Amino acid sequence: MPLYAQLTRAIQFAIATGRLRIGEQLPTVRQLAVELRVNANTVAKVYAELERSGILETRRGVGTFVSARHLDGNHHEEHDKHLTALVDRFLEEANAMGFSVDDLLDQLQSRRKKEPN
Amino acid sequence: MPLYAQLTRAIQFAIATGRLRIGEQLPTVRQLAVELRVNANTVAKVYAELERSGILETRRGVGTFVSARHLDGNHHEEHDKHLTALVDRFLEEANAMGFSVDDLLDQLQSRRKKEPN
DNA sequence: CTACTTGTACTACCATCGTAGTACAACCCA
DNA sequence: TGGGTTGTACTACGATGGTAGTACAAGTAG
Repeated sequence: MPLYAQLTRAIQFAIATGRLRIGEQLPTVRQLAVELRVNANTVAKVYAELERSGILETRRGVGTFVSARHLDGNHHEEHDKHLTALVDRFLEEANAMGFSVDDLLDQLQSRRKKEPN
Repeated sequence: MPLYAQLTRAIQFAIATGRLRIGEQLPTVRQLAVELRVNANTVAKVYAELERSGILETRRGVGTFVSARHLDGNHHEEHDKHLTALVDRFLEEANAMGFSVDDLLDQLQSRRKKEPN
């Protein structure tokens, strides 16, 4: 998996689990770039994309911060859209493999016991 | 989505839904290549991969056929492995987006009513 | 054996994508 | 205003992946 995708995920996950809180500042693009031994642009792209998604806010000369917007009603809607989109893809693939929705449900329910999220 | 992936899916789907039955012959690589305006190699790759998966059988000078092996116990196991792998990926992505297993279950259950597969 | 069919190996081209390098623009602060 | 932050635009390189072209191998059928 490409670096930028890993990083994107990590940040999203950190926010989703509360390890990064609203208003909190993220590392500078250069800081993080050095730390991860990656080009600054790679980090910048991630920050920019997450800003387009409304998850981050960035101010030049200052830094990048976790936005508050993803608590709005708007964002709940978008979030749900992402979920339905994800499920759509998932169903399509499973369908192509000949699995029914029930098969998937069974699988997921057996996971529910093991991985409490 | 790349051509080869589309084709792979289409064939898998056709078999899963019974539109292609066991023992039935598929079009020649060249036939299908012409029909789809695609290089013969592309079709060949798909056939070869599906053979490695055990769902096709190919005999030189004769053609390619739907294998009977995917009714074996072995294949049920492999099939299930694919399913768990798919669910794994799915859960990982959803998790990164901050969705719980229950969220996914809710989504899927609401789909179950709409798309009877 | 020969002609014809089938699938296959090998190669090369082209597009796309991910990343790095460098230079630039906006902004803060003393 | 000037030096030091911050993020950003542009470019280019390397790798990968997908497809096509051509030539080959294995098998069938007359």
